[in-house]
Amino acid sequence: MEYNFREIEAKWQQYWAENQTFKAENKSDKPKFFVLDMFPYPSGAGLHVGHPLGYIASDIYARYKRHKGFNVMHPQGYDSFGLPAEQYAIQTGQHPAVTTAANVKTYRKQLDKIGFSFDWSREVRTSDPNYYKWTQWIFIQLFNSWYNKTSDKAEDVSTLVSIFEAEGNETVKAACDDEIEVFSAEDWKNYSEEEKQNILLKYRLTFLSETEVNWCPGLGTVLANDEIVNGVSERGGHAVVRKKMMQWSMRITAYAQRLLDGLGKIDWPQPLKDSQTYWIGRSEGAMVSFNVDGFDAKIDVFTTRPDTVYGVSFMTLAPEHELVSKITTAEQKEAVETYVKATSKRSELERMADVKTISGVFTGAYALHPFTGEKVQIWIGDYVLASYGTGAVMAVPCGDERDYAFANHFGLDIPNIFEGIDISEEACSVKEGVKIANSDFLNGLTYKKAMKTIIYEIEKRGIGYGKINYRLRDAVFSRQRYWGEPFPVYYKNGLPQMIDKEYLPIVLPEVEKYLPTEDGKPPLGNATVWAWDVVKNEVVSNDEINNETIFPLELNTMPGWAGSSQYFNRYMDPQNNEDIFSEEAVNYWQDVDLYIGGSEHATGHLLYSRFWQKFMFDKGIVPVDEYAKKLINQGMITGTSAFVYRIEGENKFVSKGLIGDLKVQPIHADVSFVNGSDELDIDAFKNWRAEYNDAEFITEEDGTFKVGREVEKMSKSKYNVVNPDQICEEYGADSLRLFEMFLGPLEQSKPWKTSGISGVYSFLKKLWKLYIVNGEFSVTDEAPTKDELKTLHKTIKKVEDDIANFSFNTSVSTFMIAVNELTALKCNKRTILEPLAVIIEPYAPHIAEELWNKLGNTTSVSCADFPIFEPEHLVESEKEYPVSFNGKMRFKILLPLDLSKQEIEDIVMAHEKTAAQLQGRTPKKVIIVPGKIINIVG
RNA sequence: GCCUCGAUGGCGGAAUAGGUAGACGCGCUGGAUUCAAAAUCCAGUUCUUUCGGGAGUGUGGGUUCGAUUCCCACUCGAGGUACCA
Repeated sequence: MEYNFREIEAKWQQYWAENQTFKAENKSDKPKFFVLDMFPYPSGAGLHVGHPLGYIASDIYARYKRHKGFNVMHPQGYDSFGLPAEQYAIQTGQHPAVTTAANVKTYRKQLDKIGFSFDWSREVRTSDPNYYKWTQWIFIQLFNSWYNKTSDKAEDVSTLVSIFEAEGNETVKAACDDEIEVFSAEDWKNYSEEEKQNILLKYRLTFLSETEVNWCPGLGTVLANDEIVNGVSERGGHAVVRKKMMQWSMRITAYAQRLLDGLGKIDWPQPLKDSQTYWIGRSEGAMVSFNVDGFDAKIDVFTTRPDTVYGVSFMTLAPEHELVSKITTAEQKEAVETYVKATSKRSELERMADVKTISGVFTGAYALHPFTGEKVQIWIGDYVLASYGTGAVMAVPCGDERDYAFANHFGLDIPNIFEGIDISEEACSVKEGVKIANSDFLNGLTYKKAMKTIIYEIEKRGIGYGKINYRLRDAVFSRQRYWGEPFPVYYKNGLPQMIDKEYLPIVLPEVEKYLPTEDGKPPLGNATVWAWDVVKNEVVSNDEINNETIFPLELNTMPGWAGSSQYFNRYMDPQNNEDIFSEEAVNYWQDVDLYIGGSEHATGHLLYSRFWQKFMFDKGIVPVDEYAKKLINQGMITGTSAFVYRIEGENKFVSKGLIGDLKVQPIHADVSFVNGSDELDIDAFKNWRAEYNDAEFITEEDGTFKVGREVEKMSKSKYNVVNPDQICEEYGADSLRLFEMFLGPLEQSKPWKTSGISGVYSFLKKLWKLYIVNGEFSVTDEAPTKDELKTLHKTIKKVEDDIANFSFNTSVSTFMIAVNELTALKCNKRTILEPLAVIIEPYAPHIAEELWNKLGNTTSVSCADFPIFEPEHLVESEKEYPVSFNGKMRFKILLPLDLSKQEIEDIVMAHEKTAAQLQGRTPKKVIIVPGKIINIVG
């Protein structure tokens, strides 16, 4: 009876599907456990062996938790809106929904072959109207909310309106647009409805605002930063300019502090937390106002070092700063305008790449130092960014490297305000251990004291206030794309109106072309049926727009991260059509217990989803404000590319070992042509491409042809992609699962080399053989021996420890050791082999089901209890002590474990090998750690 | 530049409270079985050696009876980030 994985795996995959073995109920006496994977984008290329790595790990964990008595939810779905499908549509005219559906089908087939314990009844697809209905709904919730800094949470806009009606906006502390005019309750009452709506828009958590985008006139579209290479579009190399557009934004900045604080209570990888912390970029400092000499104007600056204010010798504004044109003197006008113009032409990327060049222009105007009253020059320089802080800095050249370089370059003053510090070569930017000098009342103070004192003074004199600033920007939420969620928004007199929940979803309209319109409108501008009828409450033809009852709908769509920001909660109750999920479901499942996915989402998906969760928490929709207790980043699996070497100028290939001094050109060969010994299947290579049909091959003496190997990213173009389907076909899903784990630690990146899989494959065959006697499946009911029990319990303990530490690679080794030992012991006993099948099940579920079934069980092994570890089986009476001399192990000695230190020392010192090692010397010291080691020093 | 992670045989990796470095697997070498091959099984496989031993976890220091493990400095590699006032 052979181990026939093809038959076994097909049989159990069918069984699981038919019996819905992994369907999780929303009610259970068991404790809940929610295991989540980052759902995939279904690309046309299908899965390669790198993709399932995290899914296998989470599946092992989910299956283990089921054995431990948990009600486990392990769902899967598709992040099915996205650019590739849209680009394919532009090129071929195929509707993205059609290609996406086909890709999803391929993915599902591939995933099914690997034997995951997914609860497919909970599948979600972000591009499914029944799903994005709720993405639209959350958008509306955000629109109807404002952030009250006093209660420190999001509240309904109605509470804001009540305040406006009672006392105007002066007392309101809100996260809102800058520069909102102060109005009284009386003013509010007198405002027109339109004026009121315009004001409210400045407070809403999602709002319209003018934002700068990378506009590419050549392509008629907006580009993401990573679509721009060297200042031109990646596709086609067209010019890109900065352009302001009215777009939806999300007020994530309102949550900056809470997003930061929340990191303290979740068990996520430190590097990931660090990058979110850095991204949020909290800095403490002060806002200080500088009056402009001779103008009724002031420059506000944010500074983290208000304690160095006496070191200010000039100011620098961003070239885009609104005051620039106002304060520039006639003499400087031309120079300033030229500089401003030159800057606007440089893309942000160019400005960033060019760190070395120092440039700037004097405006001719002066600011008045708020403490000394001295006149300081006002410059503009492109090292100051309009988008951070106030777009202006107070320059303290002695304390800031960039200010120092700028001052040096333009010959500006560099006053020293640090006690006993030499600043003739470089600025001094350290805070600790430096005392302030030449600064009036700050003299002699250290950083901390000076900060306190100066902020107190600044506030007392009314020239500013202490402030915490964040690097985090509000997130632009509009995309000029077709294949994304449409907004549930129409425009009345240019003001956005939300569509009522009962009429959702607003379904993506059909268009002729997926490109932007000729007049530069987003692709939805091509739709002819895209207007909202407020009487019929449905989408109607654009021809009917009368701006009285029928209005134009929003033409932008939502970004990729919209659909992924709440999908984990929707899994709890995915078919609910009345609510995003029932209260009952969310109160049962609460949050994600384990989330596995790639670290590339650190500051995108993983930050935005935390933001939405906090918002939903504020609104009482979800019970917890952090949705994932524990998160693990899986590492990348890289490919091991194969190279053949062609002699330059000839159609002749030379085996790697014979290259010598020959001038050769390395060429990627498909890794499927190469065996485990790095030998090329020459015929397969010849047949690969016509140009190689007649190629000559110089082989090694034994007739083999060796290739070179190199680790690179797995990619089609490098011909190193390995398809999991092929592996499942050749070795089976259980081998694939074991091998992916066996490669190395989950969180590290590691290279894939298919040849290694034979190790886990023969392990499975050996495991199978344990249950076979004389070619037939059979186990005995004999009592187990001490050694057999020891192997079993050692394995139980190690595997449980490994799973707790997400160290799945070492579990596989442990299984191998167990099977090797049981084979050597010729163990064929049910009491050992039955629990063994359960322990292996999370890793190799198909073979485990088959063995369990053949042992006479009628239910799935996935429901079986995990064997209980009994430590008494591991108790030892003897220990083979390593005897070290000066820390180096020299020989071993077998001793009973109950000996005292003195007894051990006496035996060891009397040993002949000890005498040989010491060669007559007297040991200075003998260290004995009972049960561990003996070390003789001397 | 900054932040983070990493570096152990020919290769992937193990050593989970500072205590036998190289578990387990691949590959390789030799042998058994076979007409032969596949498959399977057995033995060996860090380097070096005068076969006693000696050296050895990126480099250089330190702490310790003892360091892959802790501390300091550095080199190289991977990922992220970008003039953040």
